[in-house]
Amino acid sequence: MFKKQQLTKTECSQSMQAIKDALQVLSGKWKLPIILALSDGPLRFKELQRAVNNITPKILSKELKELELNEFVERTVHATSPVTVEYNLTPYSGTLEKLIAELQSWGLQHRQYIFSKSKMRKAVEA
Amino acid sequence: MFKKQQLTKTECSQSMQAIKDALQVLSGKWKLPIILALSDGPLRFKELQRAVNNITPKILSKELKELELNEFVERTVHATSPVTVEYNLTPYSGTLEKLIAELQSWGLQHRQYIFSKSKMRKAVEA
DNA sequence: GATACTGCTATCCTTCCGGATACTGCTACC
DNA sequence: GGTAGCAGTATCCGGAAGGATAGCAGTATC
Repeated sequence: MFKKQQLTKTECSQSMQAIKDALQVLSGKWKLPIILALSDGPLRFKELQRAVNNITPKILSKELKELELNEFVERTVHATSPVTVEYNLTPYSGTLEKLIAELQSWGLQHRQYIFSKSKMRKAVEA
Repeated sequence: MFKKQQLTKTECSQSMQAIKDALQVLSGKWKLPIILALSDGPLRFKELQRAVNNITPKILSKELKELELNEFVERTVHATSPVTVEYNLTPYSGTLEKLIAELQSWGLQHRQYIFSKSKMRKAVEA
């Protein structure tokens, strides 16, 4: 495993960095829920707050800034009065789809694997 | 995005859970490095500690327990004196390979994407 | 004029992750 | 007997993530 290509130290730490980058953009309690909420269409700040289980505005604001930096969401200000702000997913956020699907399918099979193992163990103990 | 199949609330939260499961087994500062270190062959506790950038024994012990629970590593005690303990990857840990590859390639392209964006911005400003 | 809505920011507080340091019981070597 | 190695455990600590609460400027509503 992980040995198919012999990597130099530099290459190895670079690919470690890439993995950590990827994990980081999805980690935390809120990023996925926010992305999911926006996947049904654009939402305004308060709408988003309500959509995502009443996340506090401070956290939501912070998360949105990070998602903006990573170019997953776009912030557009409408000059209505009072101003309304809309958040929506960028096309680039679509590149996450394959990754998320992979995480999802692995997570699912893992849960089943661990579950069946623990059932086996209980059967043996009984 | 994420809309191809209409999901019920239950299905949706189940797949969220799967994604979170997957993220969790790889998150944290040490799990990947430990797996990588073990991918070259089994190691004993102290060897592992030295291999992974002098992780403290407490953390190493904790991480190993988690990896054991997830069936990624196997702990074997040899009845030498004093006892020696060997850790090695299970075959099951191989199922991570595809996921890790996906994370790695996405992370790499993302870094390049963000980098090229920021270069563009600087060019415009100049 | 009071209240309520908007999109936030500020302040304080708790909880958790990881780290430093020290220590255990055991054996082997000098 | 003293020192060093092994596989950990125990104790204390700092920083970051996240949460609760309050507040701001601006506008619309009653």
